[in-house]
Amino acid sequence: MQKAIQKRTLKTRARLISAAEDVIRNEGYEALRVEDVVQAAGVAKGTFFAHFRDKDALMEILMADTLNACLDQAEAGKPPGTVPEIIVALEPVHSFMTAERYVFDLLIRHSGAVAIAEIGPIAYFFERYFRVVMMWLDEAEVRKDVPSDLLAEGVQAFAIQAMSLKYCALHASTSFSDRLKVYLEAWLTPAR
Amino acid sequence: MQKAIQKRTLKTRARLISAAEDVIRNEGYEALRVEDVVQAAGVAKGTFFAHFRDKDALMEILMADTLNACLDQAEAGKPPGTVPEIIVALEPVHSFMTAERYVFDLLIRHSGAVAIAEIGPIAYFFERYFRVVMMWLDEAEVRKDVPSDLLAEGVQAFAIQAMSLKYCALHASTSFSDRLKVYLEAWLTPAR
DNA sequence: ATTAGATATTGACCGCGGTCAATTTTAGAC
DNA sequence: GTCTAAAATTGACCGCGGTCAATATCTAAT
Repeated sequence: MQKAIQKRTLKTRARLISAAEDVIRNEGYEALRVEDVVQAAGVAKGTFFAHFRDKDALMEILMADTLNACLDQAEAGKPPGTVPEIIVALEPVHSFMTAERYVFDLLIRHSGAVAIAEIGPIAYFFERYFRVVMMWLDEAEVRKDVPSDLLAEGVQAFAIQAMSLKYCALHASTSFSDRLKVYLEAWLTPAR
Repeated sequence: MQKAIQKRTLKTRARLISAAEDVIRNEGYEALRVEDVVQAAGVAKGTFFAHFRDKDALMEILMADTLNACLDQAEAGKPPGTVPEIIVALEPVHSFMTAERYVFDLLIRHSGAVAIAEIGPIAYFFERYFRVVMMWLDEAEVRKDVPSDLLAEGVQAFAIQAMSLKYCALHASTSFSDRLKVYLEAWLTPAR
């Protein structure tokens, strides 16, 4: 027995997403209110939750869209082979992630899926980020004493650390890119 | 003109904290409801918010207390000199951090202070964690090509990464300690 | 065209964190 | 003791995410 997915459903969903994008474009992610979205879309509140498990689920979809577009761009160019090149290639991704505190928090909260069945757009994106970086590192001028998947996990860890500290008054003196550069050089090309 | 802090204030605050601890002991952090706490403490809801900026502020105090006690313990023992010893020394801290998903999320959210004036108990704890690890690394058998404060920041980044992945179904096969060990060996004692 | 069962939508309602003007209590000055 | 200004407490109220039984709409079988 197959699902009979109605046209109406797609239309409503599209209007909700479009309305949400409008709000975000004008006021940012944090300011988004479900009531505003449904009003702009011309549907009842309950309809929203028939389409998205909760507010975060919609946020995940919208954010992952943007992030995946950034990664598309990064993958389209020539694979970076050095630390500075890697940082440049990932700059759009990191820039989006740190543009709004609310965004960063939500990304972290959803970066892992609790169950395989629940892998959301954000968890999937982080997996993709990891894979892309790993491919780059396979061919890059970096240490080869540990496997590149480990190196890629480290890049992710350091990127997140650098973003966290960007929001931290105790470490506000150094810029995100500078800090990440120091981290990645020490991680990927150790002098020992 | 100094503040005239009343005895009543201290008493009310103590009762709120004690009531909160009871709830947490019985039902965990996530289940805590402000209404339950004020009822158990026998005060009105508004009183709660006269004592704590918001619910998170109380959580911060309670969690930081526990975490600082763990660090006290870690500092009391002999300073660890190798990766396995460091992992053992930090085990109580990491164990608490990953015991409840809600706790981990809140810790991350408050790990940095937005403004110097707003350094909360959690941000302060992370600073202390960093300093303790740095001291250990100063005397430990680890790489010396980069300063120990950088190494300590890396330890923190990898610990958080390992905790995140613990909650991630995509990486659930490896245990937290095993993963952290792999990370820290690659970070602190690279073969190049 | 009719009908039936699945699917989508509705909006009143709930839970819970947080606010604030009004009220009560406190601690010092006299 | 009395008065007074500051500090603490109160609880009705609000905002907003999320629920669910009732209702409306669609689709396919006949």
